[in-house]
This record gives sequence, C-alpha cells and structure tokens, in this order.
Amino acid sequence: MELSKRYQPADVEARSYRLWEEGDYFRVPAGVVGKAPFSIVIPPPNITGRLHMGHALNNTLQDVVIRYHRMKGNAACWFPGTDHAGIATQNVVEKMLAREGTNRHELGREAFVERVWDWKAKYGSEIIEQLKALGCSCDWSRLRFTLDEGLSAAVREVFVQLYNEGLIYRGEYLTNWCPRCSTALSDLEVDHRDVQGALYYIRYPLESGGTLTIATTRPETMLGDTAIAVHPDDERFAHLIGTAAILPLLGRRLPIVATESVDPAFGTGALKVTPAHDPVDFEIGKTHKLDSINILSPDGTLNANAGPFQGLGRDAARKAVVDRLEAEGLLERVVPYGHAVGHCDRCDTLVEPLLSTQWFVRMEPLAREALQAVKDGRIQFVPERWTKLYNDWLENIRDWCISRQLWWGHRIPVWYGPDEHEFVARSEEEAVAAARAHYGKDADLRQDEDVLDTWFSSWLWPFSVMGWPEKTEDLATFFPTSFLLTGFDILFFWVSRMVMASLHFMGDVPFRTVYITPLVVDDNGQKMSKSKGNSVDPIDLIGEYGADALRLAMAHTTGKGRSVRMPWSDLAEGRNFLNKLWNMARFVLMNLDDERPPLPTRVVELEDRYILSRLSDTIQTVTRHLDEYSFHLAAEALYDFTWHDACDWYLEMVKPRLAVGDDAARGVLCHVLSETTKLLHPFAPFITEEIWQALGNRPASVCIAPFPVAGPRDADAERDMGTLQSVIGGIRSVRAEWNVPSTAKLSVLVKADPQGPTGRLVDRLETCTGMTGPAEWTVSPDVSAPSGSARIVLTDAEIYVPLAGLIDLDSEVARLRSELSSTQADLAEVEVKLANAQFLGRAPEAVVEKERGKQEEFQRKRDRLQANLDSLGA
RNA sequence: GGGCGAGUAGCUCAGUUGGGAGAGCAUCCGGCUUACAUCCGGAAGGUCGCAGGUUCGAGUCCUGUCUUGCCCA
Repeated sequence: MELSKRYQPADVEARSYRLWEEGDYFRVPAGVVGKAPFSIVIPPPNITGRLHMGHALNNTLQDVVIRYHRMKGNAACWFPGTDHAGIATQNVVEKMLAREGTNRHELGREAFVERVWDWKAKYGSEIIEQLKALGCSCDWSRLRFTLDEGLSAAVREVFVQLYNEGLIYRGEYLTNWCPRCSTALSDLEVDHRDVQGALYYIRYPLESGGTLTIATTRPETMLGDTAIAVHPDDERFAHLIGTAAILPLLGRRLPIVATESVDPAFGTGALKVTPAHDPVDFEIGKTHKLDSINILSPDGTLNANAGPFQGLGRDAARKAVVDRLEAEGLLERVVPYGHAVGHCDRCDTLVEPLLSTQWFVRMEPLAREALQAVKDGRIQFVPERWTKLYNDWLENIRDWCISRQLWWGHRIPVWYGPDEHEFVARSEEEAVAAARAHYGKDADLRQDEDVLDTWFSSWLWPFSVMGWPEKTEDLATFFPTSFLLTGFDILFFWVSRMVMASLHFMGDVPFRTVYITPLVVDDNGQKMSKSKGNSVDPIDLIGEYGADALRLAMAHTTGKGRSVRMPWSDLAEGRNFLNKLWNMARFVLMNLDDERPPLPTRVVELEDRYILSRLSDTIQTVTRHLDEYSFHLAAEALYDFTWHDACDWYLEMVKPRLAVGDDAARGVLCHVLSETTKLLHPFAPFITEEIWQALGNRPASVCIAPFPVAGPRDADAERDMGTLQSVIGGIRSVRAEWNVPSTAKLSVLVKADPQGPTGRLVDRLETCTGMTGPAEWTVSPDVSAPSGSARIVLTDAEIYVPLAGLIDLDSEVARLRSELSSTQADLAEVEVKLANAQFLGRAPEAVVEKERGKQEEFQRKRDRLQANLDSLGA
C-alpha cells in the first residue's frame, strides 16, 4: 500500500471504521468463556444533543479504556445508548410546532407524543453517528434508548417496588416550578444565581393601630401572605406577638406569630409569611397551621387569589403592586439588593416555589447504603477527592421530586379510581385487576397524567441496559460494570443515584471505579455554552485536525484540575505528531519493501539494543498509566518515545545500515513500528489501523491485536547511548554556535581512553555523519587542543574541534567560564550536603551514595573546564 | 456563609509515595540533510503566588494569607 506524504485523516477514518464494523470486532457475546469481562456503560447522551467538547472528552477516554482492555484480551463491552431527555426534547418539538403555528395542546397528547417519536427517528441518532466519527468502539448491537420497552418495564418495576416499600409517596408540597416549561423540577434542576434585585420596605397596618414595616425582595407575593413572623427573642416586636396586621391592598387579616427561623438581622426583623410561595414560609405555615394561598397559575401569571392583579405576569404584577403601595403611602423605601435566585437549568426561566401535588422518592434509606458502598471501598472515585462531595451530598439528601407535568417520558404507573384511590401497577391490566379486587367490581380508572423525571430512568441505566428486570445473560456476565466515566456536573443527578438504585435493586454496586473528568472551558476559563456562543463543535475539529488528533488532545489535556482549557495547541501538536508517526511508517515501509524481516534472535548493535530497551520502558510506563487512568502521562510517554527515541535518534542512527540492507536493522525497525502502532491504538485508532493494514500484520485488525508486553531493559545500552547523545549534541552545538556549515568536514579530537566509556563509542559515531555532519575522529588519551579550538567538556572526556579562523577566542572563554560557574554551583550544593553530619546520618544510604557520585562527577568536570580555560590563557 | 480546584519559563500546562526544576507553543539563530517544513538542529528563558512551620533536605507535607475559578447553601 502506498502512503501519501502527509497524513490525510478523512479517508483513513472512514476506511478504518468500515473495517471494524465489517469485522464486527466490538460485539461481545454474553457468557463468554475464558475471557475476563470488562464493561462500561456510556453516559447516554440526549437525543436532542449534538456532540460537544464534554462528549468528546468523555467518550475519547472511555474508548481509550475499552480499546485497551479489548487488546489486553478482556471481553470488553461498551454499552451505548441515548437518553430521551424529557424537558429538552419536549422543548425542541414544541418549538418546531410553534413554527408550524400550532402547539401541543391543539395536537393533543397522543398526537404530540407521536410527533416526538417522529422527531427522534429523524434526528435522535445524529449523536450516535458523531460518536462513530470520534472512533468510539461501542457494541452497537446493544444500543439502547431510555424509552425502549425493556427499559420502560424496568422503570415501572422500580416504581411499583419502591411504592410498595413506602419509598415513593405522593403529596402536596412546595416544589420548584418552571412557568415556561410548565412543570415541577427537582432541586438539582434549579440553578441558583446571584442577581441584582431590590429590597422593598412595606408598611403593614396593625389592627392595634400604627404600622409594621417588613422588607421583602418579592413584593408581589404579599398577595399570598397569611401571617407575619418575628423572632421570639426580638424585644422590638414582643408586644405584637398574638396580635394581627392587615394585609395592604387585599385587607386580609394576618396573625403575628413567633418563630426561631426568622433572622432578626434581615430587613426590619419582621417577616411576611407566604406559605404557598417560599420554602421557609412553608415550614412556618405547617407549624403554625396557617392557610396557604396560591396566587400563581401554572404559566406564572397571577390567579384569582390575587384579586385585582389577576392575569398579570410576574414582572408586571410586581410593578403594579409596588405602584399601588406607593400610591397608598405604604412603600417606605426601596434599596438595591443582590441575592441568589433559582433558574430553570433547561430554559433559564426564573423558577417559582409553588405548592402542588407531586410524587417523591424518600431518599434517606437509599442514600445510607450508597454512602456505605463508597466508605467500604466497593466504589472508588478517581480523582479520589470527589468522594467528599459525594458523601456531603448524600449526607444532606432531600427527597426527590420525580413527577413532571410533561407528555414526553415514562407515564407514571399509577391509576386512580373514582374515589381517587391509588392503584400502582406495572401495567394497565394489573391496575384494572387491582381495582376490581379493591372495589369488588370493575371501576373507571384514570392514569396519572404526569411523567417521570428523566433521571428516574437513567438511574437504572447500568442494569436496565442489560435487560433487567429479566434475568439475562448480559447481567450475569457484565454486571457490575467495571468502570464509569463522566463529568462532575452529573455526580448528583446521575452517579450517586445509580449507586442507590443498583444497591437497592441489584444488591451490588453499579461500577467499581468512577472516573470524574474535568470540564472543558474556553480560552478565558469560561464554561462553554451555546447561549454564550463560546462553544466549540468537535466535529469541526475532526474536520480540521482529524479524529485521532482530537482524541490525543483530549487525552493529553486531562489530569489537571476541575477544568481544562480548550486545548488548541494540543490539537495542533496531536496533528503534527500523527503526521510524524505516519512518516515513520512510510519510512519503515519504504525500507522493508514487501519483506517483513523478523526481530533478530540476538540483538548486538548499540542503537538496536537501545531502542528495544526504550520500547520496553515505554510499554511499562504506558501500561502503568493506563491502569491508573493517567491518560495524559500515557500519551506523553508515547509522544516522547515515538518522536524522540524512535524518530529523532533511532531512525537517524540506523539509516547507514538500512542503506546497505542490514536485516537486523530492518527487523528491529519493523518490530518497533508494529509495537508502537499497537501501543498507540487506544489513543489514535484510525491511523494505527491504517498502518497496521499497510504492514499486513496479523490479526486482521489492530483493535484485537494483543497489547504489547514489556521485554527486559538494557541499562548498558541506554547509558552508552546517553554518552553518544552527549557527544553528538556537543558537535551540533559547536556547529550551530560557530556557524559551521553542515557540509563542512570537521576534525574532531577526542581526549579520552579509547577503551573508556566515551572513547570506545567513537567508531559508532563515524557512521553517524547524518547526525553530526562530516567529521574525522581521533581518539587518544593525550591529544591536546590546537589553538582556536572549540571545546566540549564531558565528565570523562574532552572534545576539541579546531576551527582556526572561525572561532572567537573571547566567546569561547566566556562560554567555558559560564559552564564552569554553573558546575561550581552544582558542586557547592552537593558539598554543603555532604558536609552536613545530619544529612549523612539521616538520609538513606542510597541518597548519600548518589550525592557522592555527583560530587565526583562535578569535580572532574570542573577540573577539565578549569584546565581548558588555563590552556586558553584565561 | 460552607466546600473543592488552580496559581511553576512570555502562553498553556506536566512534575506518581519529599532527594540534581520539565514539555509543547511562542521567541531568537541555522538548515528544504531523498520519511516528515504538520519537519530537523541549536539557543535563550523560572527566588515553583506570598509568609511561616515540619524535615538532614520542600514545587511536593502542615498552617496562615492573597489572587482566581467552580459547586453547594
């Protein structure tokens, strides 16, 4: 196969993915024998979504892990799927209807849901295609959707069981209400943000005469006031407790009660109590048995309880109330005031605390088990610090409002009889039967209109995708899953709830390791979002840099804090690296022709021994980092090895041997390329597959090739190569520093024992003219520097390069002096340590030995530098 | 108000049980040396936010403090 001069990703990506699909390499049969299972469930992306940087990061890392384990010989199965995303999807389709000039109410429930399914059929798998573009090796035969029949059965089963256990209940409570989405929300779906508002000081007339001033940020809610509260210890108001005030504008009588929950320091110290519209007031209302007067309609406008203000929107109502108060002389003052206000995390509308009847999950018993599972190590977080956040949340858990006033989602499996008796059942038939048993005859049943929170299906994901509540082979093989990877933004929404559900229904944890990724932010450290317009489309990046480059950038950029900046330079670096790898492959293939010489049984040449030793080290390093999920370190080790060890040093050094068709060199080269290709495959699957095919290697795809296993290191070879690199580096420095043309032949005098570490390597150097430029080498313990020589001082050797006429003596002296002074500084530091009796007494022997070695080394170098300076008369 | 990150070269960041400060990009100099200019070679650049402490030894551990970001209330 002919490879193009540059790596061109587009064709390669299509070709490689097709090859994998045709080979069906990602499908894992359940009940596999002889292979340890390794499973991951994908955090199911929303069907409305398009791939964003968070997905790119998460799915790249999951794919790295799953490909790595597949190559290690595990039965590695990645379960893919999508989420029906109740509110988000309903919003999208409602917008579409609005453009058509209609709405869901005109359509009716059944037709509307039908439309959403149509929409899903058309657009809902776009993100799946995008995951493939990224290279994800999911087992697509196991693709699931949270509204599939099987997963819906799981939802109903869970609802029924929890209800029967008393862990699901229905009741009238204050919940978060989004007027735009027209549904209740859970606490987690409310985003608290600081806004600049105002504190309104309002005079409430007292029955006993005079007025009481009360400060509020929400004057319009006064229409729902049913009491006034003060702190029992607040002497300013002690005489008023038990009396009453008159609500301005409406004339309602408001008893004045005492309660500890009032903060005497806030406002005037007196609090208006609106039980139907404030969580604190709701509690006060319960203890003091106050009326709750709901003044809001579901759409956020004021209802009949607001009297003359009925029909106004919230903002208009606030203005109208304030104007009227002012007109009546009851508005004392208005001061600017910043405070946190809840917003709907889906549509950003101000959320209203609203009294309504909803379904809830009692969380405390479930949370207790979930805490224990992490405490006793059955689940581990990476990085470990996330454990604390998880614990804190579970320890302060509140009940979960699970009903939503939507049409798109799992309908709540509850039917009501004529007398509102609840029948909770897995199916309508079951409910009918239960009703017949209850009433002694058939009864008209009405199913609950609401649907369940989307997370009520996704918290079952790790076992519902495997077929639960059926007893399936998948469950037996792959549950619990091995690994979960997701962002911290859904730690509470999803991760902790999955733990609860799994422990409760499966009796086991859903996964053993949870890797929490950082958040990708923009160049200014801002969170990316569509509304801010600062988001980056990974598909564009794939087009520009290639999918493998994107993946490398993602892998290389993790391992930081809680956020990572958009890794622009990593993308370019990844692209350049892949081009390097590509050209390495071209070079190797060019030298192999159609042959595939084997690795020699006995490797003798220094550079061969060196590169094989470095390869072993790299395999070891990459394996260790992958096992620890240190993706960035694994990627870095691969960059270093491929680019520097293999290309910069080995390839260059071996060129003369390749020119004469040295079979050992060709065998090593072929081996190194194959191993590198395998090592890189989890990170850069597309290009490595193409190279694998070009090599004609077995097995038929690199994705199922065994992951490399480290061979022995060769410390002698690495050390000798290090010496050689210093000499080559020295010569290159001299050429660069004195502007010696790369074609000019140098005479190089090496003052060293020909049998010593440096001296005996010189014959290797003679074949390295490609790296040093042409040179004639002389090695002897007693050469001396001709005048006008550049000097390279190594620990055990000195190298003189006569450059008569080219060299400026003063500069050479200055260079040697600067080197001398830094060597003297190094030496001084070591000698201070070695003169310290406590260091000698307390530091480990190995450390002391090392310092002694350094001392000797620095001394020798210092002496050589000094001697050279002396000979230059400096 | 509580909690969690981050502060290391001009920029973005590595630095794995405490033991000779690193990479990439950018900058400067020199090279199209038949794998690669998405390249090669060379150079310059840092009291590791600040102040204390522990230790023979601190970028690394502890305390405090400043700046900055996020989460929860």
